[in-house]
Amino acid sequence: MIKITLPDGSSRDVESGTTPAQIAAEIGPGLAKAALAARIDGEVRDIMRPLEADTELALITSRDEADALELARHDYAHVLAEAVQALWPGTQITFGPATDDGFYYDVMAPESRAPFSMDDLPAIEEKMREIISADKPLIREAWSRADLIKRWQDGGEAFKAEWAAELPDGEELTVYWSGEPGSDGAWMDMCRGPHLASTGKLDPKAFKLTRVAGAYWRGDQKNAQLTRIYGTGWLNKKQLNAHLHMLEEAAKRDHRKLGQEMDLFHLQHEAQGSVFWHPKGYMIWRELEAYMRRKMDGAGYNEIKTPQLMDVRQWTQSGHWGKYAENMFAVPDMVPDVESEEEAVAPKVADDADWMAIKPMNCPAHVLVFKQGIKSYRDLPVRLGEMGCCHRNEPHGALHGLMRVRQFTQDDAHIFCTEDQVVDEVRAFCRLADSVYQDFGFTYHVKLALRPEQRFGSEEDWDKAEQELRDAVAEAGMDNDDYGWEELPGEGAFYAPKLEWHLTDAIGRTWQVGTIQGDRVLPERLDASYVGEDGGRHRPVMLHRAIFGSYERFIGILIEHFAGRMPCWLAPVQAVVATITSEADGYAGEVEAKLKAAGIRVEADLRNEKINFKVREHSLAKVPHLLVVGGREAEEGTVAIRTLGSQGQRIMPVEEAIAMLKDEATPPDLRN
RNA sequence: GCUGCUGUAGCUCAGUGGUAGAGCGCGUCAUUGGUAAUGACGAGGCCGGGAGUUCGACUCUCCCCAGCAGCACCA
Repeated sequence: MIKITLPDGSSRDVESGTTPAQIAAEIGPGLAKAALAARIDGEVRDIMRPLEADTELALITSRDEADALELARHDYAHVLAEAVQALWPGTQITFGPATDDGFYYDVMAPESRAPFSMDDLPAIEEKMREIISADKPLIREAWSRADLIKRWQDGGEAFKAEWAAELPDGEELTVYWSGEPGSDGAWMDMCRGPHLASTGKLDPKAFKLTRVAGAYWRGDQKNAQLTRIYGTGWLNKKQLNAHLHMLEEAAKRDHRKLGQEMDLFHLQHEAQGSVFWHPKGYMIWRELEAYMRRKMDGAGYNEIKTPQLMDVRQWTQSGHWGKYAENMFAVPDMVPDVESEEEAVAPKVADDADWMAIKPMNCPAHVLVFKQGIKSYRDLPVRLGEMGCCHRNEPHGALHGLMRVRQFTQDDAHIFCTEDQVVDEVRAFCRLADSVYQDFGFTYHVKLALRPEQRFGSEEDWDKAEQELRDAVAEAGMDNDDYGWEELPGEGAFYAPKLEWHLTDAIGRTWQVGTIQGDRVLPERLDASYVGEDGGRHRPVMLHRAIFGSYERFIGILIEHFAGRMPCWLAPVQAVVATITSEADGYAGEVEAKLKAAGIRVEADLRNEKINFKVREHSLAKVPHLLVVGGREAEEGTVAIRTLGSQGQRIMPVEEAIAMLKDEATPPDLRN
């Protein structure tokens, strides 16, 4: 007999070999039906897998959403692979895990047919529904490595065979059958599990195959290219629909689409990955920049401006040229030869030309500013800020609208401080970042990215650097679930651990923006020092930090977060005065002038168009306030205000409207 | 960078081996209207770039470039 302890503290004694499903049945028929899997001593396991020792057991039902989703998605992936092989025998299967919103499976089409495409998805979906409807039991079996390899080799499954041969020794190798093992139509995959009890536990209406894409065997570019079939999978149709709706919403908010519609910016291939900001888009930038200047000035930073181009020798010394040269833009330091009559397609570069490189980051330049003159411990902390324009030669395939660009401007700063000041500085930064994100209405998670495998610096330095960041977050009161506090092993930069701020936007997506990193490597490499109390030279710690990350990306996030409807203080045009008939033109001009004098970004729309048309246009342009004026308003000295997102209008005297708009147009940090 | 798809008017897109079309936008004219599209007429295109096949290529083939999706990358 073995002893099973349940979550409510009760326990029962059962025969060894009893399954969680049987225990569920003993507790009640309702639970037996609802139970999807079991948590055994904290580990999720199949509900049909026999128990062999004393354990703590908790049954997982669809109420345990995270676990249930993970199980269902993993099962969908298996059903997907089974369906593909049923439809096209000879297809090789590889891996198929759950993802954040569904699942995928990497497969290789047989030679007899072309790689899978979107056109194949409906047939695969149909077959998957059949498999689900058949309610095939999912049965776990342990196999020997030799049997497994033979099985895969016999089946022509080269990828699986390769993987089976490399699975670590000592791990039990398991397969899952879909259908009674060996029976007609039974299918199997090598898998660690766990799985649901049968395919029928899945909802045939709660998944959808979404796309196909190329992926490499084991994620390595050198390996064979497979076809990855993606699906989104949920526990029920309602969840699926909600998710599909979110995707539609995200497509509507796409900053690239809105950027064009709202005339904010454009990209063109003569300057790929670099943004052409139009007047309206740059107005958002200017407001953000002014805001951030006020914030940083108020927090004791000093703003500087450093060179775009520096001698490659400088980048060699900082270590960037050795490690990141392939992502840097370099230019020869030479006068081009213009003698030639030919058009200078490719200027000749002399063999002995010196090379300069455009900065991919601001830190080395900031160290050089810090190093000017002699710094005393009394001068520290030194906080140097820069709206630093950087260039990184990102791979073509990585570029994406404003989110991933080659030229970007960071709200960058470096804090040079003593060892004793690190925690205080990091804590102050946590508070500063918090106030900024709150001003934009974002919630966020704070994460600590710990030392990566490849890194500079001693273990003691890393221990210390990680602990400092932890302590600072604790002191700021953010090391808890409210702030999504989490530590991410192996995710840090090669020179420092980093705190990361992940914003959650209006439709639930997350974006990593802010960061602070405690760096002891660069001050060493560039020989930065200060004179301590003892009269000796000491290394400052260098904190790299940013709150927006980059203006480009942050504006992209804001556009998507607000779906283009920027809060009034950021809106490029805050109000439009629109006339109903031309007899109100004069009055509209007066109203416009008054609003301008009050500092409101206003335009007058005197076009010979119907008011319906004007309302529609300015609503689509997402102008926060529309001030409609006709004969009545002109006579009474009023305006009829229609606010974006509301249906009706309010008639009020011009002065009142100005006061209201002025208030709304005040940046959040200047209120009260 | 890799794989796949796409590239036609300012925008969104249709189209055919015989040098192109729609809607919106733009211009002109008429219309002066009360809160999400007034009507008529008109002007816009080297059909991404290069090479090839062909009597003839926007259309077929190849190469290049860019965009999109995914992968890889993201100091």
